Amino acid sequence: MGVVLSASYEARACGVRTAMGGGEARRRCPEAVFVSPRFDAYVEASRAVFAIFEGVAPAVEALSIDEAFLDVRGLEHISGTPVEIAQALRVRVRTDVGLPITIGIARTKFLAKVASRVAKPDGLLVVEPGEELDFLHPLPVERLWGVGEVTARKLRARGITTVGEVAATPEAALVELLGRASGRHLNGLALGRDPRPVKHRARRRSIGAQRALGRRPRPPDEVRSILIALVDRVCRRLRKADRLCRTVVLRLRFGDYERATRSHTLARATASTAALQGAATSLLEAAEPTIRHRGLTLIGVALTGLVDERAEQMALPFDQRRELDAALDRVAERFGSSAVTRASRLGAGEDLTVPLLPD
DNA sequence: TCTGGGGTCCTAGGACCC
DNA sequence: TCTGGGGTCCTAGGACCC
Repeated sequence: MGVVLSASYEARACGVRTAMGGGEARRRCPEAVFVSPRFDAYVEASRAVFAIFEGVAPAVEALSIDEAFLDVRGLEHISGTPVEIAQALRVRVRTDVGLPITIGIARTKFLAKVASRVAKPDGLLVVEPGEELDFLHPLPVERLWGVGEVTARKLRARGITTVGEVAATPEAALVELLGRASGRHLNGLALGRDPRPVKHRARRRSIGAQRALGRRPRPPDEVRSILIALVDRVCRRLRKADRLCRTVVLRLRFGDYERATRSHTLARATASTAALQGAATSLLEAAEPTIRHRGLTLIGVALTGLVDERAEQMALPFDQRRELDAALDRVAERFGSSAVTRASRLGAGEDLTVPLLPD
């Protein structure tokens, strides 16, 4: 039957959770209705909703297929206050797309995200600047963005169970416990600090595909052809995005559900299916003894080290290519991805004096 | 009944270069 | 011959998110 991809609020009330096995879900909620996923429909609905967002806010950062940050600063005289904008968005998405949405409004991304989670389903919650810490501090540590099972366990072992207790813990102690980046990050979030800007149409940094194999042993030839098909799929997506990749990552999960990755970085970035299939199958061959020994339950491939195709065509040295790619990322952030294509054409020597304008 | 598929970011060690 | 610092890149792994 597979696993639960998503559950209605009624099913959640019975204890059904995402990624739970289908059998367990049925046991907990015998009256539940099980439906197969329709990804095309989700993508279509997502596009429609994001098109509405794009029409309202100058900066829209997609967080996933069904979540986004909108920076609505400076729109008071055009579209109204954040609350008015949010109310209008909820009405518009419901009437045009037929879906309820939940909105959290706050001064930072993190606070807005927590607010929307608290307001779910079909709600609207504002965290005013003066109320931020009162809102945040009673929440359990798991609500902090970046605190999952492992980090929550570490914090709880130190007697830190609420966001307020994280805020009361010196940054140095958090850094010692969780590492430099996580420690600083969590300390900031717990104090209501989150300087991350809303990144307009951030560009993807990796493209991947994977397939669960179940517990049944698979002959090496079958594994190999599954991998080749996966690489073919991601290569199509890579080319469709006009990008090239330099690093191929092979993802494995073994019989005991331990995971491993193997990677290889090519001398040149490419979108050639043959080249990437060659790299991926070499990685697989090198891993075959381990696979024979431990069994394989999942195989996947990820392409990383993505660069803009046109930047690569200019045959710049690697460090300059990266510099250019970073510059194009900044262009994408400000003007959207179509501006990137134009910018890289200009950068390829066509005419650098043409002004770069948003669409 | 064992666990989907798509991502992001961080860390650490070793190789290599200046 | 020995010693040192600083930086980048690659590989592998880990945690986390939806």
